[in-house]
Amino acid sequence: MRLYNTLAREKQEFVPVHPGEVRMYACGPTVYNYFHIGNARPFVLFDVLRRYLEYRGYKVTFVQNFTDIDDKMIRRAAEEGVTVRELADRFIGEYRKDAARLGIRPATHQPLATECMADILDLIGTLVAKGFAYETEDGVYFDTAKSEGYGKLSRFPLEDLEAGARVEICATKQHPTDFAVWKKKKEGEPSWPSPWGEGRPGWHIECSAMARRYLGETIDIHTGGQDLVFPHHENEIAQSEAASGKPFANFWLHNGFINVDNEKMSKSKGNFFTVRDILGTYDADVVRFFLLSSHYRSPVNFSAELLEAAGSALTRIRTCTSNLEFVAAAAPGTAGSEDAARAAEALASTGKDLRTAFLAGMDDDFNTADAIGTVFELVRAANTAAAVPGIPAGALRDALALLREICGVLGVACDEKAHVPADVAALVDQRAAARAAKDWKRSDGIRAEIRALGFDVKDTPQGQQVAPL
RNA sequence: GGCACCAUAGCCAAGAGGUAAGGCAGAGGUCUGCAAAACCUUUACGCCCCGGUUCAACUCCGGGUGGUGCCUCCA
Repeated sequence: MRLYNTLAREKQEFVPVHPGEVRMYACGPTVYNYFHIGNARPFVLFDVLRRYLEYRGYKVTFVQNFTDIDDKMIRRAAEEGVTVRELADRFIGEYRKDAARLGIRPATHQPLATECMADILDLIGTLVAKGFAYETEDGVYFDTAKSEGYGKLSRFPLEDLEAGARVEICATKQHPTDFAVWKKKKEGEPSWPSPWGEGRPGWHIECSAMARRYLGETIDIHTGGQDLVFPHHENEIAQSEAASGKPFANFWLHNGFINVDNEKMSKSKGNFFTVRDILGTYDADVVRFFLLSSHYRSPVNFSAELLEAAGSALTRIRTCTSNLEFVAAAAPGTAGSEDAARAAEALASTGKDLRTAFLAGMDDDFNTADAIGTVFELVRAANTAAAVPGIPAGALRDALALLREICGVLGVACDEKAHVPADVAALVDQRAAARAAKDWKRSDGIRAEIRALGFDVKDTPQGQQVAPL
């Protein structure tokens, strides 16, 4: 498998540190609000990467943190008149609800910053002891000048960062790019005891500490949005490598943004849509499918039209699975004709090719867009085969199994478990009788009744097929 | 100013030095009592523009143009 590594700015063959095992870390949400569709992209994307690695036989340990203490948390809690803890608990819960609906599997470990204080303090202690961090009146700062290769991920030269007028002037820092690993307590802020006095951790240090705690000093894959490359990931590298003297992460993967009218969606711009709101209108699987239908590093626009299109596309897949299921149920065990035998063979052969194509697509920087293309090719092949009279059930079931297998890796539900209520079933039976009597008027009338109950009925060579509207 | 990325049909979107996947929408057709679904055909002699390398480039190189992002909290 090849993955685009931001550190190298090219695709590289992925080789884990420990054979057969992958340790990956993803920066999780700061839990001060519902997350928006832009935040959802990496959650969904890297969930698929994890599923694919598992599908390929790796044992994956995946860590995603919750940032439950920082400036935004403090500010929002004050606005809402709740404690930071209460705010965090609430939105961790909300995160879990939305994530579950999007089919995002919980990470192996989901640590909270405030529950890893010992690890954080230990790491800061190491940095101070090794001379990589210094204490000032308002905190403990990482000394970027002492960090060899600082800027290697973002490729920002240190001098340019200094020259840029954007770096906040802070009298207590020795160097403009230095950053806080510990912030001393200000009035009214939550705090924890430390050798440098009461205070709270800086943002970057928590990820370094958690990754080290759960995954060790060198991890295989670290993921996040492109906007985290600098300064967040750059700083994580600096801290972790200063402390351990070893490479922090071998692969850095960064997803592109979701845009609205070609502009980055962000909380500060206010042009965002929360997942919670979107799920009020659209099926969660449609949202997930939409996110997977372009390559993870590309920017993608968000609009209702695009979600509609994704919905139609997903429906095509679902219609296929339910048709296969339906036709297979009535299909013979062995081919009913020469043509049927040939069709079965062709489908099996196409399926084999498409599985190979799926793997090739995913192996190439986990190209989900390409992989989805193979899904539709399989859909067409299966639909074609299903229309051949006498096609053996086994051939259809094999295609269905492959479809489910691929959709399973993508985490997209291709089966809609439609439960047909008794009243609808009774109407379907009545309609069958009307049709047998060629009473079309009555047949159409019953179909309208069934529609009114939220179900659609199709007439097929195998009889009536019922599905939710 | 520094550093990156992107530019493919009406829309979305893969892709590769050897002649453009797939989806949505549209058109025509087959099937059907009707409908739905499905299937078939059809929609880029061309992949922003100009040069160059090559037997061959949309795919590589150079230069433009346009757009986006990061450099500040941010997926």
